Amino acid sequence: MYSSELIKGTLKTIILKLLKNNGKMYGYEITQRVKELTNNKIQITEGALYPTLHLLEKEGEVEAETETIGKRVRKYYTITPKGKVTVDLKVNEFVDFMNTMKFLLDFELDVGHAAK
Amino acid sequence: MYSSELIKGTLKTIILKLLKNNGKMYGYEITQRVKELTNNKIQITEGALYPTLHLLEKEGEVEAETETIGKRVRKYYTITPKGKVTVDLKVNEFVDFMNTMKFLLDFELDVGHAAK
DNA sequence: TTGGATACCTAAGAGTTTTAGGTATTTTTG
DNA sequence: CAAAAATACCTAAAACTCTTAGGTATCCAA
Repeated sequence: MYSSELIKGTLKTIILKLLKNNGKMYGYEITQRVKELTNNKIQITEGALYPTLHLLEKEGEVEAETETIGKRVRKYYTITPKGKVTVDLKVNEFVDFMNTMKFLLDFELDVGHAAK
Repeated sequence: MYSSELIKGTLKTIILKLLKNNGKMYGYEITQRVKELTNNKIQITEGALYPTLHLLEKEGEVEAETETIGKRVRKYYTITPKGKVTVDLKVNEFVDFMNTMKFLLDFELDVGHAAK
């Protein structure tokens, strides 16, 4: 149960949105949360996630801070004010794209909220 | 006015859906129709279109036939029965993905149909 | 004690699209 | 009427993003 190559171009948006909603999160946690929220439909691979997080950090959209749990180091990410602006732009752009595709492909979406 | 890299992975779906709805169309016509239907928001580039049409033909999703207008050759494409099955699958997959993203990003969409 | 989950990471490859060309005919416009 | 713009086809290199496939190491449960 995965929705394939459509995810392309939405990864940054998903990460930023999660960070905006949930405060600080670490990489592995993000993959698990997305998996759980989408009932295994979207599975972010670590090979895609970590480079993207590093990029977002370099761009100033998120900030990282490490925390040591036992002997293990966790890297927590927080969204910056710049990131909050970006995420709203990206979500709006996505919604606009959805409406365009809805018209072009002529389909309806669920009214209620539920990731079946 | 374009909605950037989100289009990735939707090109085949858009082409097949247009061919299913409108009968035979030629390449250039497809780019113009999409542009017009989406109010310039989605602009299919020819560098993406032609290779994709050739691929769809090789896969048996569409069939091509040439027609000569004056001294110019036009290549008309028609969707095959196999293509009709494929387009329904692809649109369903896309809608499913949209609903998942709608939940994940928590947004609402327009109720009415209008590519503003 | 060993397998699975947690937790981080990188690099090569694959897939799709953009960019940037090329050719040629037809129509519009100054 | 000449030049520009639109029509109409095409390909190849580059760019971008993600997957695949590794690597390391800790923690917990069977």
